[in-house]
Amino acid sequence: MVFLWKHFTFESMQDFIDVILPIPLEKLFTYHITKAESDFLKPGMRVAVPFGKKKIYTAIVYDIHQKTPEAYDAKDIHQILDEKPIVTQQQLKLWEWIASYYMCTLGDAMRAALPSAFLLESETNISLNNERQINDDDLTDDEFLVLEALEHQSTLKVEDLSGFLSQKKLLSVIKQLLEKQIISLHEELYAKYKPKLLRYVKLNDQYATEPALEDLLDNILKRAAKQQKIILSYFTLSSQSKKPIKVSELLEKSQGTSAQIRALITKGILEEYYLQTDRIAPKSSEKSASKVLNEYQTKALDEISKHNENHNVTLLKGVTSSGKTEIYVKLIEDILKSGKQVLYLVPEIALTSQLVQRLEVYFGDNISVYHSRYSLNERVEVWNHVLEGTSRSKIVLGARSSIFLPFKNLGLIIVDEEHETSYKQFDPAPRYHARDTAIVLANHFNAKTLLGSATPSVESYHNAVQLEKYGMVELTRRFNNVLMPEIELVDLKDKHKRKRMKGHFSDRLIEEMTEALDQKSQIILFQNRRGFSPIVECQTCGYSPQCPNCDVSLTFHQYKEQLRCHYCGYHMAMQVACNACGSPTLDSKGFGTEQVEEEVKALFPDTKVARMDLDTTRGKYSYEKIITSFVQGEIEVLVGTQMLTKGLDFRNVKLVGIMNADNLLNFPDFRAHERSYHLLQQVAGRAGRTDERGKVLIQTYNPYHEILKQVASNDYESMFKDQMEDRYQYKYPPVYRLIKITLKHKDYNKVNTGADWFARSLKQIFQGHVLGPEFPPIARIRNQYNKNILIKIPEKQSLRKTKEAILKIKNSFLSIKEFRPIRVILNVDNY
DNA sequence: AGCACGCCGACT
DNA sequence: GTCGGCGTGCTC
Repeated sequence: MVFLWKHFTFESMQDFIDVILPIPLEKLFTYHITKAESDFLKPGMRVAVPFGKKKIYTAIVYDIHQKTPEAYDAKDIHQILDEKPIVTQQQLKLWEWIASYYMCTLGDAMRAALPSAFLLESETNISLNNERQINDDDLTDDEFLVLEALEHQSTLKVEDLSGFLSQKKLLSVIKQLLEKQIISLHEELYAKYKPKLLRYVKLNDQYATEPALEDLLDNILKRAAKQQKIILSYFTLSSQSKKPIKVSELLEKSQGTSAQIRALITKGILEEYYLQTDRIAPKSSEKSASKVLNEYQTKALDEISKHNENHNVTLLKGVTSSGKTEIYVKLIEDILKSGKQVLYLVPEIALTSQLVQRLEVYFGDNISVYHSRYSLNERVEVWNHVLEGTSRSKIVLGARSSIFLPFKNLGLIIVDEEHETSYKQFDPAPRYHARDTAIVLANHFNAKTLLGSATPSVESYHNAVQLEKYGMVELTRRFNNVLMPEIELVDLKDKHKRKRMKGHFSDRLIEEMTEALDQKSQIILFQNRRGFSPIVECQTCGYSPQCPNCDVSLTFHQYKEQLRCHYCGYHMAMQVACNACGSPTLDSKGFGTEQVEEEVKALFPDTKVARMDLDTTRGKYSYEKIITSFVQGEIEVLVGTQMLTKGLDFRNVKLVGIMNADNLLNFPDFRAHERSYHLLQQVAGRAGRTDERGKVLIQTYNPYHEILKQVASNDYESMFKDQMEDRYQYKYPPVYRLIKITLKHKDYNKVNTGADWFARSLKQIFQGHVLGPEFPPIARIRNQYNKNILIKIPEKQSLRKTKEAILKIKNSFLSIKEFRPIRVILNVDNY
């Protein structure tokens, strides 16, 4: 018996790994590994695996086991890519939570989490098949061209050949050559992360002695004054510090050229070598003591500590300029003392060098910054620092994707501007909310979460005040007791009637602007729309140019004299005459930042005006540039969109003008009012941050709107109360939960019948809690028709069971042949 | 998601 | 007659 059992195990005890692939497939895939590999591998390491006929993917090891798959033969892995896990168990746990809560695959979570430089990619290489005799006569001209290219370079990538032949011909020519077995294809795997190397030089050892050096300077380089100077500079530098000498330093010091250094290297006088360096510039390690808090801040800090005893999450509601950041700093200091890490989340747009510099004053080189504008390699560097728990990763300041970093012992997560909608990822899956995911992440570490905002989201305030799930701390005083700005509503309807308008400026706004400019104060004008004048319309026939791919009107951009689609990027030259009737009466409706800028220039000719919106901040540093010149007073009037509202600290702004509050309020979304309140309150907060009281003018056609009145009186409580009543009545979050299902296909009828089927199945289970199907306001985007179904989930209904039911329906839906090509997108908490 | 295999229209 | 469109099915 014993023998039999042993025999059995010996035959079947093979080693396997289950891996996560970075593709949206539900299951894990199983690969065969050797005993040695099994001993070496740990969950969280990367392996390169073959997938399908010719693809190679980077996969993450999820599990190592001996269960032989029965239905198929597992393939072998290609290679192991890491010495030790680059993904921690905690992270895998978080990915699983994301996959299950946001209804996506582990692969989706993996792709969002890993910096793409961690994902090796395979690429097709072409090489000549040497064993094969080639008879030139058998070849077409095109084939000959490809072969000739290969004679010069033994291997080529497909894209390298695109210069020789048209894209269309290329692939078929390659195919023919393959069939004739003249060339062969192979996949090459390459790592995208390249360590940054810096060039250094040192003096050849043979000149280390005094006489040799004298000889060098007096004789060998006698007639090369410039090179002499470089050598002398070399000595100056090496006497200043023991550090290796960079070529760039040496060039600067000696005012020499790289050709001269090259010459010294060729002569063997200098030796060059390379050292790896971090792209993330090391910061000064000097730290200042944090500021002493005022009595209100101290009180708030005490309250936060008290809440932390019995709450995992605390909401800090503090008006703009109340000094929330100083409180964060104190909290971070405490956590650092206990040896733990801190994650400081901010909306992408608020991640300015202003904030980074401010924190560096206190924490020096203990901070890493992580966001999407970082290069691939920079992100890998931050990842590795966090993974190794180096001192630089004590504090990570980052945008929403920083929740995916490999933290080891997180003690605190701060979510600043907690109400910001940009914390929610909408397009590719995982459609996660970084604030909510952060709370889950903190719980995995038994860490605390602090949500900060001047105007908390209705759901967080509800969690704090009504459900008491979160601790609640308020800061009501602005720093130095600066008064809240005075907010005035301007009735545009009335101003129009009484002819008190100049363009889009009311007489009140012009008066206040004139006064502010006289006082040498700065002005911010807020217009929530980009482009010059969004919609162009023919005054004769009413025709307006449409995007051929999407169901939207094209918008006019004066800067390039173009009509553009904001959804797919389609653009065409501005039309001179109407396309439909030919009359030259095309006119613009509505208005955007560009037009506001133009009008300011016309009204105040000697004023320096600048504009900040998506168009003017395309470049990497253009955003910073505009901010800097505004802070330094080179700009007097700044016209801008949303991005003006975020965490920027302008000292000298006395007046904020909101050109038109109505397009915010009329947005078709259950949170339009809440969002308007946040936005207007945030913009208003830009005014008067120093000693003088600021002024805010809100121009609107609807000055009796409740939200505007609440903004004007700074009445968050009453806004919250009204909103909660609406949410109860119309069954919206936070009272009900939402899951949105979007069906996408290029065929209008297919989407319609598919959506009807889907909604009908859902209604059999959820009855009246299914809304739609309904076309969104813009039904067609990039030639794809969208249709939405909304599911409202009452508080007591199990979220898990609801999701299971939805997935079941989705599966039966996709098993119907005619519905197969319809893309189904699930969006949990789609707000 | 990719990618290959397989079956019907507009071109040399 | 071929190239190429995208429907269908699979990936350890």
